[in-house]
Amino acid sequence: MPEAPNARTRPTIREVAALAGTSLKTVSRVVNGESGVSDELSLRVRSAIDRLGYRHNLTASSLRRGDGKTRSVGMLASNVANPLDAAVHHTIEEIASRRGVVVLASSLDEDPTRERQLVEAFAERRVDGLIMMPASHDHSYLVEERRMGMAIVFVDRPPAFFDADAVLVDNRDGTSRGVKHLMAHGHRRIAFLGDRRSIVTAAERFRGYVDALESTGIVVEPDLVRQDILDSEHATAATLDLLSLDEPPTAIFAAQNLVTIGVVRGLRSAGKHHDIALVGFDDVPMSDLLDPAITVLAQDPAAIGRQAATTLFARLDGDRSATQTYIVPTTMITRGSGEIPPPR
Amino acid sequence: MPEAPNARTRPTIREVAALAGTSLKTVSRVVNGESGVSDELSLRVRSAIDRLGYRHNLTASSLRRGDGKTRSVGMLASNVANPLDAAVHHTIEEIASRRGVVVLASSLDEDPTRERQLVEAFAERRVDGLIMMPASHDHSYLVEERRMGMAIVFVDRPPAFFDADAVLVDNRDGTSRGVKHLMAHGHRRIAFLGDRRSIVTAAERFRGYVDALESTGIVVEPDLVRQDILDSEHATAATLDLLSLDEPPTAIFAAQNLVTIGVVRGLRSAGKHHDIALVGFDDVPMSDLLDPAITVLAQDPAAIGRQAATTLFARLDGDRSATQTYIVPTTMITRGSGEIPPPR
DNA sequence: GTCGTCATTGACAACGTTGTCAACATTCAG
DNA sequence: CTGAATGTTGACAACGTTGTCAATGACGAC
Repeated sequence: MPEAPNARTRPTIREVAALAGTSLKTVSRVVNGESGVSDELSLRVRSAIDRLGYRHNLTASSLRRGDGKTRSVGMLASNVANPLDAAVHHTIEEIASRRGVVVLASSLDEDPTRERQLVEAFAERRVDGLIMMPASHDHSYLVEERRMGMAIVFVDRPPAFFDADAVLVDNRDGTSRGVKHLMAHGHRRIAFLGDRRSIVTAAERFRGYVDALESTGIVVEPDLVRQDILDSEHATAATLDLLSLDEPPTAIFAAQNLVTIGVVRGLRSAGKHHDIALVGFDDVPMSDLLDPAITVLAQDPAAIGRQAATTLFARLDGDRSATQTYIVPTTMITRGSGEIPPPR
Repeated sequence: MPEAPNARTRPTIREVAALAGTSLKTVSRVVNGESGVSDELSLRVRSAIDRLGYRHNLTASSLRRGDGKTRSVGMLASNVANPLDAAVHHTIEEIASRRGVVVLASSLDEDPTRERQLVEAFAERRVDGLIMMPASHDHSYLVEERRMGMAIVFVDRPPAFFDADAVLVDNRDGTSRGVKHLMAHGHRRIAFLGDRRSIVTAAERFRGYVDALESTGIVVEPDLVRQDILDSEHATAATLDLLSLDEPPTAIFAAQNLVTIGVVRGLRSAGKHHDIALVGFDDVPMSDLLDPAITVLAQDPAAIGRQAATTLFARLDGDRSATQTYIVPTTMITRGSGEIPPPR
């Protein structure tokens, strides 16, 4: 019987006070570890607390408290099950818990409406701060929230029409380095497969691709560019399509991890995985065990989470300096697939 | 300047009432969508809410409300960055958000002390329910929490010294099926590599291994059993050690996904990946792209999360029937590594 | 012995909301 | 036209806690 018939309501500070034979205020002082309570009373109160199984009610506490802090922060992830998001979440949650702060985590799944709804849900619960990987493209509505005291840090994607701290990744430069890596191995016909253009990071990565090509005077060939790829299967299809061109690419840049996986499947099924070079953005688990192993631009989720949490808590501690944007660099891990030379 | 000098305190129901020229109670009614407010007043209140940027304060609301519900639940994961946990979290969070409930998520990292601390932190915030993948081995302390009205559902690992709903995986039977699969392909010398024995699921999986061997009259050979493996590197070392035995195993059962990955690395580096069969517990991303692709017993995190969330909310909705244990079956995915025959 | 200082303690109001209940206005049956 | 029934509205207390401030007692200085 999950909820016993003898279900009780939780004891309050008042009952503790009655049992200890003291006043509400004294119990409150003990519970909050304030000084100025005699050892004897403090002991009596503590034993009353144990006897009753009293739990401090933070809901009531934060309502009454001057600062109005709830000791909770919200995280709006793109998808909490995405490995990058989950790793960032883990780091944030660890840093928060060291400060006695809990983390509310939710997924936006690229839905701007959900973003608004969840910000509202978090605001109604009076979270002290918000770490967000936004889905929308206009964040001006957050001005009001922040004026009401909510600290906000953007992660992975920059704020738009809104000035806030941000922890970003060098999407453009990283991609450019990746594409140049392919060019350094002799490639000229390099395809680009990317995520939805509406996602800022995807657009940035495409810019990096263009940068790299233009730096060597190569013209971007529309046939070799496939964007708005939604999933891994779609990427596989696009790869096969690229391979069937009259003049197929000799190398592929895959701008996101699901895309990379799809490309690998495509190259395999065409038996071309040892012939066509591949560099991916985002690390892919187990990719060192594939044949060839995959060269990627790896992100550093722990560093991203740490920077985001540190920045948020600094703001909560009263830091009022100008907002900053932190760029966490990607690292190229060469494993084989990116070092395959072009034919001839 | 992140917190503008014109930082305001949030408007209250009282200010809304003043602007709309009505009473607190009427505003409260409108905010809660209660009936019995004339269209005209309702409209006036709503426009005042918009004008002031009023946000309902759920902290105050749930304090005052009769039911004392906070519309929040806690999830204590083993590690939110673990793919299985993250997928379970995602499902729970989605179901919760459809009910307007937020999810507090934290990682225990196999630390029983953290479990106690986090349960307390959540209790102080008066979460309505708790979904936990426990780290400790005695949950009798939860009796008190539940008596105070907190619904509790265990996931992945069963409660001990405490009667609660649980959503578990068929660790023992799944492992047994996996090992029998290897035996069906002719193997007799099958090694077992497992996680820390102190983790209940790891112990269960070992039992399944013993079950399978005994069902065919094979004696468990201690040399072929390696437990308490902490990480992937450790698993690689254990694999190499097994291969150096006078009579090495012809097949390996890896009882956890990090272990599986370590075993693959070990087999590779010894050049034995096409000679020694391998079946793993837990699916491993990309494992279909390896050569050989890996045969695994895959869990169904979406089903697990769905069952856990459904059960929790049923309890919150008043279901007082006897506690139940749900077993979510694993599925064997044969991909190649598990079908390698023994030599000769 | 008186006074001031300091440490300890408690009475009371307040945080922002909602449950309770009474007051009032309107409608309709008889 | 009366009275009952129905529908709106608001005054007030209360949820469990903490900030404010005053009361008390102990102590030492004069």
